[in-house]
Amino acid sequence: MSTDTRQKMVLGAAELLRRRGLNATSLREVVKHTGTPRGSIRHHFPQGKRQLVEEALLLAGHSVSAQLRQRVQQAGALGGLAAFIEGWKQTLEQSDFEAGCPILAVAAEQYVAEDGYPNAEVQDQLLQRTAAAFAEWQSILREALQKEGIAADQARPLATVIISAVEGAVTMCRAAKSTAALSEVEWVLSGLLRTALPSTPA
Amino acid sequence: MSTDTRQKMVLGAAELLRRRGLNATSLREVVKHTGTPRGSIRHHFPQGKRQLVEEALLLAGHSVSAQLRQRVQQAGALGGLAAFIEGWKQTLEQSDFEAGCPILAVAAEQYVAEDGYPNAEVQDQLLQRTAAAFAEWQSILREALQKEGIAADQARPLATVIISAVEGAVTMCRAAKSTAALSEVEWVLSGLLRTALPSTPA
DNA sequence: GGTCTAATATGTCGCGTGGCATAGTCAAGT
DNA sequence: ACTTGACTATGCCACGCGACATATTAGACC
Repeated sequence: MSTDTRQKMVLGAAELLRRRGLNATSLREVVKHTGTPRGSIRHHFPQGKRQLVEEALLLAGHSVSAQLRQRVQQAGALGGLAAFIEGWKQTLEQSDFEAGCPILAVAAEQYVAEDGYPNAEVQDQLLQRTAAAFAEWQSILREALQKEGIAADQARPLATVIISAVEGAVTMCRAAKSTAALSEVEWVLSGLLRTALPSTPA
Repeated sequence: MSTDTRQKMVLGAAELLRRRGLNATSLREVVKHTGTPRGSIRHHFPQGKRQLVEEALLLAGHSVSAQLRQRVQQAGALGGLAAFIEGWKQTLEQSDFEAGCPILAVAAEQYVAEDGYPNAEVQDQLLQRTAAAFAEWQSILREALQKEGIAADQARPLATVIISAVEGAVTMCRAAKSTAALSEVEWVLSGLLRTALPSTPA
C-alpha cells in the first residue's frame, strides 16, 4: 500500500526524463525500470503518456520548489541559491552525469505522438507545465530577494538570471561530465547577490 | 553545384534539432523538409544519423562562434553579449518560439539507436561535440573579458555565467513563448559586466 | 458464497524508425 | 562507344512505439 504502483510510475518517468529526455522515454521502459505492471498504465493514466509525463513534471517541479522554499526560509536568498546548486550537483554526480533536469529536457524538445508526428496540443500543455515550474522557482527566489530589501524591479531579473544560469549550467555540466560550470556560476552569482543586498548579516 | 545536397541536409538537420530535439529528428523528416533525396543519405553520411547530427552541431556551433567573434572584435565583451542575446531572440521570434538551441537540445537528451536502446558510444561523441561548442563560445567571451582588463580567475567564471544564463533563458523563453527572460538576463548581465570592467568607454 | 470493482496480464494493431541492399541514372574521361 | 564512379531511387528488414481490447485476478463489502 505504502508506495503504490502509480507513484512508482511517476517517479520512474521523472527519472527517465532526466536521463533520456521526452521522446526517448517510453512507457515500456518506465514499467521495466520500475518493476510495475504494464497493464496498469492505462488504468492509472487514462490519457496515456501525456498524463504520465505531466505528473512527472509536476512532481519534479514541486520537489525542487519545496527544497528551495525551505532553504530560503532558513538561510535567505543566498542559502537558496547554494541549496539549488548543491542539489543539482548531487543529481549529476550520483548519476555519473547521466541525469539532468527533467523540466528543461522537456522544454527543449518537441512531443512526437505515436504516429510519429508532432502533436501541437500535447506540446503546448507540456510546455506550459515546464514554464509553470520555472515560474514557481523564480517566484520563490524573487520573493526572498524582495524580502531582503531588493527593489521589485531588480528582484525579478535577478531571480530569472539565477534560474537561467543554473539550468543552463546543469546541462553544460552534463555535457562536459564535470561540475565546474556550476561552481563558477555559484561563485559569480553569490558575489552578485552579496553586492546587491543592502546589508549582509555578519 | 552551389548549394549541394549534402549541405542542405546538414542545414535541415540543424533546423530540426532546434525545433524537435535529437530523438524526434528523423532522417526521413530531414529529407522531406529539405527536398533532398533519401537515397543520398547513405552516400553523403556513411555513418548514418550520428554523422549527420555531428555535422549539424558543428555547423550550428561555429555559426554562433563566428558571429560572436565578430561582434566582440567590433564592440567588445558587452557587444558580444548583446549580439549573442539578440541572435537568440531572433531565432525564437522568427520561429514563433518553436526553435531553440540545437546544441543544448542534444546535450539535454540521450541518443537512442535504431534498436530502441541507448548507445553509449554515440552518446559520448555527441556530448563531446556539444561540450566543445559551449567551450568555444566561452573561450571567445573569456578572452574578450581578459583583453578588457578583467583578471583571468574572474573572466572564466563570468564567461561561464553568460553562456549558461543565455542558454537557460533561451529554453525558458521557448517554454513561456516570450522573450522576457532573455531581456532580463541581458539587463542583469550587462550591468554585471559594466561594474566588473575597470573603465567603460564613453 | 456472491457481487462488484479496482488492478493487472497479455496480445494485437498500425505506424515510423535507421540501416541496408540493389538497381538505376548521368556526366565526365578515355 | 565504353567504362568509371559519383549520385540517386526504391524497397525491405527487424525493431520499438503508444494505444487499445480482452481476459483474468484480487480484495472489499454485503
